Amino acid sequence: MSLYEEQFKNYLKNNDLKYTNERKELLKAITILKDHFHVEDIYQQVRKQKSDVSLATVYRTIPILIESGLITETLSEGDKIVYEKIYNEPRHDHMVCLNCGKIMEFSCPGMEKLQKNICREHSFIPVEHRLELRGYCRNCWKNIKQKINNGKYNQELK
Amino acid sequence: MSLYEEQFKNYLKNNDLKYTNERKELLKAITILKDHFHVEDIYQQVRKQKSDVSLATVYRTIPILIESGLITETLSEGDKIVYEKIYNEPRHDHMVCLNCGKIMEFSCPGMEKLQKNICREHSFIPVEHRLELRGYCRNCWKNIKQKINNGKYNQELK
DNA sequence: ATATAATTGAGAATGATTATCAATTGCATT
DNA sequence: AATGCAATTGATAATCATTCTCAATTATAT
Repeated sequence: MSLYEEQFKNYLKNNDLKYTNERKELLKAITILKDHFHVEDIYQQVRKQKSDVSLATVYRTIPILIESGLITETLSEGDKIVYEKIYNEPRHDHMVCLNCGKIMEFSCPGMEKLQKNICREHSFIPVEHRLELRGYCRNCWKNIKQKINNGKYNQELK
Repeated sequence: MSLYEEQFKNYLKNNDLKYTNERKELLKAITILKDHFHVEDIYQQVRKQKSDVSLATVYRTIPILIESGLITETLSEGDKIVYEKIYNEPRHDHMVCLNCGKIMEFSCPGMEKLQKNICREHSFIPVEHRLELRGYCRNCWKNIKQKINNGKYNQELK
């Protein structure tokens, strides 16, 4: 039994929750899914596993996966919420390209120290953080610059 | 005419949009609203101004206010989106109490430098950022600690 | 094996946001 | 000031992710 599964089962037991087949399938699904995923991705993944967990159960299980420390809610791109695995993952933050939507991860140890200091100054007990840099990735920015040079963005840029 | 209004009108003119009464009322509303507000708060504020701007128009106007640089989408607490004014406001970030929901602002110049460096390293052109620290404020943490001492949180804490 | 409380699936309900469309209005042009 | 046209609006219907309901099922302690 993986540590992942171990942690999930412990959490369930400590909270009088049952380790059902559906929850087993959902756990498997998120171990298979990579990087960033949506609710719908989880649902599609369990269907690939030939198990028919209902969408309602997917929604019901997400808070459990979060509270057991396996996944976290990461970015909110417009309407849909993005989740990602956090169990044993090194801490990192995100850059989101406003043009192509690509999500890039980065880590910055210096930032952590600053955040801890700030929390201490405000007597705030941190549990989690979200840092999101929004802008343009290398490729998209290159394209945009070209368009500007061709005079296409003149109106917007005044 | 305030700079705020000036900027809004310029944006409208540059984009072939009209400066209607409804937009005037909405602009007034956000200048009156403080700190962080929801769509519903804007709607309530225009009603206080005795003008009947429809909810549909409030929703329609928000993207314009964002693109003209007057407000920004700040935090996503669960479902509802939180907006705040950014025009001429100094840069700051947020701490959110997971217990009482209180939002506190803080600023940290050191963090900005780090973020700029990271963007440069990744050839990423930043447009905006969001940093959210989630945890417990002084008061709530004090209460939680008391409960723990009284043995109430034992089950959750194992 | 039994009892019991938790869980599930199917579909209805919710609630924030968006789309529709006929009527209205700002504004550039005469 | 009057005209014409495209943008805007309000009312309401539509959408769509998420949550709720409830009868039937299932995991787990005893």
